[in-house]
Amino acid sequence: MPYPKDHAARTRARITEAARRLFNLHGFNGVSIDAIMAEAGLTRGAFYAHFDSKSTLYAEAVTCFLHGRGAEWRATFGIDPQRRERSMATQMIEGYLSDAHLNDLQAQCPLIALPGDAARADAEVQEAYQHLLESMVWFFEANGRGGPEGRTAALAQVALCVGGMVLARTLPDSVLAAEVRQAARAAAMREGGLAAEAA
Amino acid sequence: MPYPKDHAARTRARITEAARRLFNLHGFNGVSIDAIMAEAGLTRGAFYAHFDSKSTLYAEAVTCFLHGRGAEWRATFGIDPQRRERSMATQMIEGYLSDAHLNDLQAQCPLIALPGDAARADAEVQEAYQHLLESMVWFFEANGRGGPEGRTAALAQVALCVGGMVLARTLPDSVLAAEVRQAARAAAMREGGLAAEAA
DNA sequence: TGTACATCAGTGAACGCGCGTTCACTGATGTAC
DNA sequence: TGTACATCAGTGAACGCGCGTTCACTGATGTAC
Repeated sequence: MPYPKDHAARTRARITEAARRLFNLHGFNGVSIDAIMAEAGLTRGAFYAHFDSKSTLYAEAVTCFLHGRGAEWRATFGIDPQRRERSMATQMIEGYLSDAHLNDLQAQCPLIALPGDAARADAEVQEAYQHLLESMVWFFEANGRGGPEGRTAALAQVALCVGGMVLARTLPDSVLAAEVRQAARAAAMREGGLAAEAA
Repeated sequence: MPYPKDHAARTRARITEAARRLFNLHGFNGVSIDAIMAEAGLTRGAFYAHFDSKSTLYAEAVTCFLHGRGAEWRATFGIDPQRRERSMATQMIEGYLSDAHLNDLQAQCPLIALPGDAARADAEVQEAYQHLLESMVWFFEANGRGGPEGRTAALAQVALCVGGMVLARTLPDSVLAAEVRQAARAAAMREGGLAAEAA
């Protein structure tokens, strides 16, 4: 065994993480395998030793966000169970719709970054998306009022978070974009029965 | 003047409309100029007599939806000022989040169909998007309670309509997709102070 | 401890394809006489 | 009414480029002795 046995796995993870960042920035079609491999410090030829195709990598990049980077994402955008003065649901709504999350394209949630690509991608990618969405719904359910109404509220909160950010990201008028996010935030708070506070 | 003077304008409109449909179905990168011109009943060479570039056409396709197809869109999805038993806002929410709108990819609102492409497109395209969003906000404002709260509600309603549909379009589990749309619909009704009714 | 070797991760040239764009040409049309 | 002509919309071959993918080869690594 000429290389340490986790060598391949580590390289693979490095490629996936590089791909996740670049896909977030430029979309699926906007990123070449050359660019991904360069970002990972390798050359193009090595790619197919790790992945079957570009599409496979795409699915893995979304999954990697969900399973590997959730904690880091929450930390970056201020979602912290120790902060007792605001509920977890409030923290999620504010973090998700924050300026920081809007502007940090690399670290952004893939639900915002890649909605168009995902809708036209293959089943593997769409399932990765669905798992990400489900985990977001569960977060709001677990930190909400419970019951069928709690689930409805959670789904609406996710729609508001993602919808507000998808729109804000596209609008060239940043004042309007901020207004959309603010309105989505207020509505998401109302849906969860959460008290509105100054930002 | 060898051709009728509206000949060029009509051909241009035919190309734009073909492009709008195909972009909706397959995204900006998923559609070639060959495919667009074939859809319009022409061949590739004629394209550059009408448009400077593919990107210019993209912006025009979005604008064409807003200015040329608004009435037809509303008619297709059941938004009708004559129907007095439901408010215009209710009709818009139900029409936008309906099964019919989700499944009719060609006629779908570009805010749903192309969010990822638009975010990375040039300024011209983004402005076309912004106008479309603004007209949707105005619709809800004009048919809402008025005042600053009416505007906030309108913005939230747009975020719910677009967010609900963007997510629904990507989810492979159609039961979950329907649940998301239903929750978005209920929340949008609450935001507008509208009575919930059976669908 | 040092050396030959087997393994396999990574390299980079090459292939084929599709796309956006250009351009010299064709041919359909309305007008002038 | 009929014909020659000027105009310009549309054609389709061609170009150049970038991309996904393949593959024969290189060279770095741990192991056997």
